[in-house]
Amino acid sequence: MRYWLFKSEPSTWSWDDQVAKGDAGEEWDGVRNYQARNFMREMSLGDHGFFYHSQKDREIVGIVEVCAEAHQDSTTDDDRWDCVDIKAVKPVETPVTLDMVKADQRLADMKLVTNSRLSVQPVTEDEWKIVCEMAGI
DNA sequence: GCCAACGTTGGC
DNA sequence: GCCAACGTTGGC
Repeated sequence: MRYWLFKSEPSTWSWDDQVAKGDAGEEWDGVRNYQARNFMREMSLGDHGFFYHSQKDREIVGIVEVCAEAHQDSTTDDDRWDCVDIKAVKPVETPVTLDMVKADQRLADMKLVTNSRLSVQPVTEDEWKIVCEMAGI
């Protein structure tokens, strides 16, 4: 099992939107960045990820699960772009803000901190555990 | 709303 | 293949 982080602007696609899709899940489409796409290609069914709200909120708000491995992004005919499907697993007890992540030295290497523009990123097992603890999970 | 950082595009 | 120009993202 590997761990990831999915970033979204809540005004475009929020945690609530994701939860509304239930177990059917939803394509994580629209990614037009090779690094992010490559990470999605590495994902396996059942991998878990954090759902992060960028922009105004800047906090991790929920846990998601990969429910379909990488396939053609249905929003484009360009076969360079693949995406996975994810479904909401559960919300966090306490949102973990970007400030909280930055304040914890153990999380200093998270892509969220070092490469803020990357919209799909890998999370190490250690980082996963630490953030889950902070989130009250 | 601004701007820095980054990725992509296209001319040479 | 290099690099300048441009567009986009996201933190502040």
